[in-house]
Amino acid sequence: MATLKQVAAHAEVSVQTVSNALNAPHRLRPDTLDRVNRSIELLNYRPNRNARSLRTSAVELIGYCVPSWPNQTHLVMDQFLHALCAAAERTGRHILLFTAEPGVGGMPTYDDLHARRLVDGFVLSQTETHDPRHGWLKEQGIPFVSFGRVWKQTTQPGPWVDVDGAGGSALAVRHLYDTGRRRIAFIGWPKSSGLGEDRSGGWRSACKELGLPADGLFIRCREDSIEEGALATAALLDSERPPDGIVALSDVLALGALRELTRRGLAAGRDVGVTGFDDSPLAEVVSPGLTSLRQPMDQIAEELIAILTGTDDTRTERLLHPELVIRGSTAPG
Amino acid sequence: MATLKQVAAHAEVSVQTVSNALNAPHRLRPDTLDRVNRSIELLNYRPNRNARSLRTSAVELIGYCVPSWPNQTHLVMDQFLHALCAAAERTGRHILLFTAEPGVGGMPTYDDLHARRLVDGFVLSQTETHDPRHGWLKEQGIPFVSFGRVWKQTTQPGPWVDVDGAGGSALAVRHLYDTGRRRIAFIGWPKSSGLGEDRSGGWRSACKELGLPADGLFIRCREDSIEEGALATAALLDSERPPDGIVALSDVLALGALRELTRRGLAAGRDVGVTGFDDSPLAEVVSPGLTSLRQPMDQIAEELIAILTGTDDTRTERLLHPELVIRGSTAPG
DNA sequence: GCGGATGTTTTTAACGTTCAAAACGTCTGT
DNA sequence: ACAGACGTTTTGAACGTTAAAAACATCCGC
Repeated sequence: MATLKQVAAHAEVSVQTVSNALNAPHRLRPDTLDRVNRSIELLNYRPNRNARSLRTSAVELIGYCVPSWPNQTHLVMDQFLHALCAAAERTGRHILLFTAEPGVGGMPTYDDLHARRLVDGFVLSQTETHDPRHGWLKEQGIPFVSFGRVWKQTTQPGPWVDVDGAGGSALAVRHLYDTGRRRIAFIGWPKSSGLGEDRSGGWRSACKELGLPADGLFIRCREDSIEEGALATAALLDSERPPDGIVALSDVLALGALRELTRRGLAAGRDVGVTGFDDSPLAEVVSPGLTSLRQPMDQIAEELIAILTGTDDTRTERLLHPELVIRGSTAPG
Repeated sequence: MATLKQVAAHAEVSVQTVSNALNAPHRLRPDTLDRVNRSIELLNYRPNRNARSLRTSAVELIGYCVPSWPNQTHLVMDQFLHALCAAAERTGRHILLFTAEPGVGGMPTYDDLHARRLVDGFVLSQTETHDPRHGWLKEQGIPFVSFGRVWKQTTQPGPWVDVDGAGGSALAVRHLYDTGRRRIAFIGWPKSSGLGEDRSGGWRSACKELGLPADGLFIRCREDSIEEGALATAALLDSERPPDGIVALSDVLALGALRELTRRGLAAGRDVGVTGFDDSPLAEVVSPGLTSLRQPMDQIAEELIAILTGTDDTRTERLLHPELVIRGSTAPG
């Protein structure tokens, strides 16, 4: 494996000149640059990242803790990871995966990775209400950026990127309204989830704005499963005044809604419009296709990396907007 | 951030002695070791990984290319990644994610990561029939291990770990047999997929062994979707002699089967037993739960890492066995 | 008391890169 | 012809670690 030294010898220049050819080519006389570049190419030289990192004390690696415990089935995690990787690579960086205990118990792991210089900083996701990680990292002076706000805190401990769940629900409600629905229900999660409150809040205010009823049209599920979604839908349909549109907080719950509709001989789209959240692979694979709110993964990843690696201390809070992907489940009745 | 030098000064020994305290403690006199360890603790010293890697030329990072879009099995990718991370960490290593063009077009990326010493080697997954990556890496002398065999080649280019798809299907068939089914169908993929042929082959030979019919009970879907699974199931049920058991090549296809059964007022389990493959999060979340073949992710990851990081050149081919997770979809009729 | 064996610690020299400063060359204006 | 300025290249040192060899200490048997 060729080193700077060998390239230098071959091009008959000093080692530093070769280094400059790569890192500050404008400093070289054009003909020298040419000669050096030819040698680099000929010897197939690639800089040794470890030596570089040792000298500059920047490893160009970003830590990401791979979510462990089975909370809401992370059906879009691979999309996120792919986008994050790609965004990191666009800045010459890479993602280093690791596992850690959830909550504050995992912090020594984060600290260790940073102290041993395996990573420059972290991208946090699966942010929870009162997530203790953010404050801890901030205190230690370890760089990080969060995908998701730490809900219910007035000031956010550190930079974040998030998707406007309220806005997303509102989009869904308006779309259902535009396709003729006038009683639009919401199937959500327990109150403890900040994300859940965000999304349900958007539904509620959109209904108000459009003059639609909300009373008796809001159901909380105990967990994120098809079964729970079906049960909630059944309850809604059995009520005195059943809905003609359903905004579900997740694709999985929406799938439950679709199933219950089918079971009753109703057609999603024609009889009741249904929307999901996250545009998981499932949304595309069911029939009729599930209208769902797609998180702009590429943009999210791009912003996360930009904030984490940027010098710019302004613009460290970014609220992005989901996109409504319309499929058969909301076809006009 | 403390360095060896500072610890050495504090403990009043040479730098090398501190290094030995960490890497070869048996060489130190117990009291010296004690003293050094106290200094290490006191100064909260953590070895700088870059310096170490530069010296030893081993980065303790393993590259894994995050699968990009349309793939059949990415519902269990997060399980796999988590297991892989954990297994790597048990050996003091970590996983570095990257993106690359599929096929041979992505090989320069692999080469580059290795040449720049960002990784020691690679774990390949999403192995395809005639996958060109294996041969290429072998030729370059870049260490790797494959999750999945390169199908239809007599000699495998390099070490691999795989799950016995044929054995898995056979397990499913036998389980359906044990719960009283006697006409067991198979819903599969196009012939081009080695993995598909492996699994369907297992179904066929198990049927033969048990004296069950196979004629007219094998359907190939064009793609891995719920819709296709439902269509295949419809075709089977409409045939002259419909099946009482269905082994689907994937959970998604099995979900299609469940849907079609429900649509016809049949109960999965009671009327027709259905099994899937991979035990994706979906299997648990549908109702009735889907009986499915779980890949032993932890063991797979463990073996992959062991082979990649081991010095042992024997035992570089491991065929593991899936486990049948029994749920409602195969409840005895 | 001395050669040799064994156990512990230090010295020296890298690993491959970049930073900072110095050196060298060439040009400009006076 | 010479100081100064600028552009290009080289020199020397450092980043934090470990391998290998050398040095030192201790103990044993004779």
